[in-house]
Amino acid sequence: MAAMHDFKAELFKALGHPTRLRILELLSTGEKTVSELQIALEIEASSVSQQLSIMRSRQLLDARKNGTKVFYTVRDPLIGNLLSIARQIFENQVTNMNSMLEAERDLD
Amino acid sequence: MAAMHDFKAELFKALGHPTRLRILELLSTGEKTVSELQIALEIEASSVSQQLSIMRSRQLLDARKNGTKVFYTVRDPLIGNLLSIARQIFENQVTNMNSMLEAERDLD
DNA sequence: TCCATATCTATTAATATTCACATATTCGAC
DNA sequence: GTCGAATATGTGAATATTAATAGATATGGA
Repeated sequence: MAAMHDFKAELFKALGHPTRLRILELLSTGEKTVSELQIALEIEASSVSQQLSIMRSRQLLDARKNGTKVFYTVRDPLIGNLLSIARQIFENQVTNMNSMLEAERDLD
Repeated sequence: MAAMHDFKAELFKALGHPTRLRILELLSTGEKTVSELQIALEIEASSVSQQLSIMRSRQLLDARKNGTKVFYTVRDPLIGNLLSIARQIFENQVTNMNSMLEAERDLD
């Protein structure tokens, strides 16, 4: 089904940016306002908003407005699983590279 | 750690394209040659090669050459987990939308 | 009402990605 | 060696994304 591939592609594209990953990580411990994120990320508030709006449009985040502040949360906890599996894939690659280096050292 | 976010971003970017997702799906049942993929995908052989080379450079795929053919495999089975979690996220969104529609219907 | 704060949106230049097409390369058969 | 098949790489135009800036909107308090 093409729709499924397109959905997944959009989802992964939304995750394909370091700042957005940092935001998701910060939100993994609970909801945060834009300014809290902005201080933690040390980038312009409008840049934070831009990235948030990308993830909102892809349905990754929920926004709750209270007064002048907007609190963001990760909509689906499975997003956290994606991030932790990505970390595991990274660790596997490091492990593989280490084994290759050792195997090479044994040849000397 | 910035390196981790960058790695993950590159990984997710590599997954952020419908054709590449279709390739990974085809490879999930075992290794395939470029021409097998090309026939299944119904796109130019050189386009298949382009997408394969992107995933190879991100370490997602392994290539094994035999004669004039090249057999590709998914390097880390965890990639399959990423895809199936993405599917679950899709299903959750559909479920949510259905509940919202029902809730709205009850108001009429 | 006026002001300051918080957030969002619009714009634009720089950069990256995609897609299609043309050209290379590699290998086996003859 | 030459041919054809399989795969890879190079190129360039169209499109998308990024990042920075400026401007707009909304809210609560003086």
